[in-house]
Amino acid sequence: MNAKDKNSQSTKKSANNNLIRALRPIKKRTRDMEVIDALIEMIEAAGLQIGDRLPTENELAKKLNVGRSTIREALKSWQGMGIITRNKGAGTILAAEVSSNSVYVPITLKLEAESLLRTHGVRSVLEIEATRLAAIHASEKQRRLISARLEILMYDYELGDDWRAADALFHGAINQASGNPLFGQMIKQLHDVFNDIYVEPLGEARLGEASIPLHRELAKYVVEGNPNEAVRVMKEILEIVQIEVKAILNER
Amino acid sequence: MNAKDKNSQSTKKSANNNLIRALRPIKKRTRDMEVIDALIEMIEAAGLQIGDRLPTENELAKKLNVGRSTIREALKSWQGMGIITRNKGAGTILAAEVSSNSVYVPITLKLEAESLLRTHGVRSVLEIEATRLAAIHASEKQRRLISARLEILMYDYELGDDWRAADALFHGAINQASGNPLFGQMIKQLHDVFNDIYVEPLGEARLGEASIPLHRELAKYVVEGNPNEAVRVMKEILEIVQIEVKAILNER
DNA sequence: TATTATCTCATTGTCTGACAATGTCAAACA
DNA sequence: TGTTTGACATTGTCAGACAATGAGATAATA
Repeated sequence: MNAKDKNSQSTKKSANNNLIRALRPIKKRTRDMEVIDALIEMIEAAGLQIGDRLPTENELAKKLNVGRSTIREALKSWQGMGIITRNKGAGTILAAEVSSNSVYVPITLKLEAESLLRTHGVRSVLEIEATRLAAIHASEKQRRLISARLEILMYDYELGDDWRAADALFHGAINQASGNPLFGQMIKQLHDVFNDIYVEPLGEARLGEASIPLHRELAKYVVEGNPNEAVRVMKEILEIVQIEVKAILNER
Repeated sequence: MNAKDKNSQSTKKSANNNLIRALRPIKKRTRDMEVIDALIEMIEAAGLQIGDRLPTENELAKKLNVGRSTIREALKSWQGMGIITRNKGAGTILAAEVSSNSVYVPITLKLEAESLLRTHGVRSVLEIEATRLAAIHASEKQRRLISARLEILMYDYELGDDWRAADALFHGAINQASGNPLFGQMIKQLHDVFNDIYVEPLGEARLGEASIPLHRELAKYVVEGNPNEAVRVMKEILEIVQIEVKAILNER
């Protein structure tokens, strides 16, 4: 539909189209957008960090000279985007970094078995690339962090403890070492969604347990800067998880 | 911090930990979550499509027996996630598909020059993989769609018209043919963000114009099911864009 | 008749004030 | 010292009012 419109339009009046193209959409400014802007300014000025508490609704309303409901609606939209969490009786706390030039990308997924494989498919691609980049770009400090996190992971694993938190931290270190924070962000979100979908029908589980021993090898190649081998091992790890997921889906 | 907590906890009382692990987080149910659920149910039952209008706030409030402000806050969080758009005087319209088992993943990006390269980096990985999958899995119908979209794109391009909409549709067809809708979704979002960041300081522009002729080759390989060559061409296309972006960033 | 200006009305946006529900923290207590 | 209790602060919900705006109907005009 869009393409057709564009076509007929441009073939008819190409000169006019050039004028049109120069126009930029006018931003609609409602009251609570200004509230949001003021909040961002305040958060930046006060240097609030993730986990810090925001002023109460009444304080904000009084200070900004708007009704509390307006404040509430502005905060609600932030809540919808996952930027803040609010607790009755407690307060509102910052849950994500904000800055005057942040953009929020909402993605919707269906919560169903198929999505497990799909999120895993996308996550795999990102994680493989992040691993490759990490093996190339990791700084000395980052290499040490990866090694340290590996030891914690193996420690938990060999003791039979719950190694998932350590696993997340280990991979987080690798993704961070990729030099592009977007990889880490998106992978984390996909990972969370993956777990949400998984936990819902099946309860918690330790997916990919069989792949943990491979992590030692993965860390080794990343740290010594061998991207090809690192990617090979990472692919193996991801494949193990994929096979387990498929097996579980087939059981049902 | 998390890891340490887990560690000390589990080394101390591993048996207890097993009990803990069996617990599932209790869902907090606030009023407006129930409103959301009711809305989803209503939308599914009524078969509302994207672009359709929702009932008015007053109707919803009366029907669900809650205050209008509660409805408004629930809708506001949906608005924050991009599921609906609202217009004073007009009404509320559905802007994205909803279903009872959707999950919404918000990702935040910083709107700055560096982000251009970062979003492009992530998008490249996804787009390359989507191309590879499309070359392998595309159905006959999807191949025809890709060919058709290519013709529209080349038509616009050779006439000197604005080919960007056609370009988006062409790549959309490829991403859809990958068989994993998540690729298309994420690529589209990243693409939008990329444009937002780009347009903000520089006004509109046709990035990657030099890569358009390559698209004919890309379509050919995808349609004839040659993943390796398709990926090679796709990489070339993406590299052209990347070089242009870098050149623009250096100018400033 | 066709086009433009105006008006009305429905709908969302904002404000105020009130009460409910709940987490936090300090004081009282064992 | 550790536990329980209760006051208080904070978010959640409700109701009612008016403002601002967009859309469609109606009237005026060429």
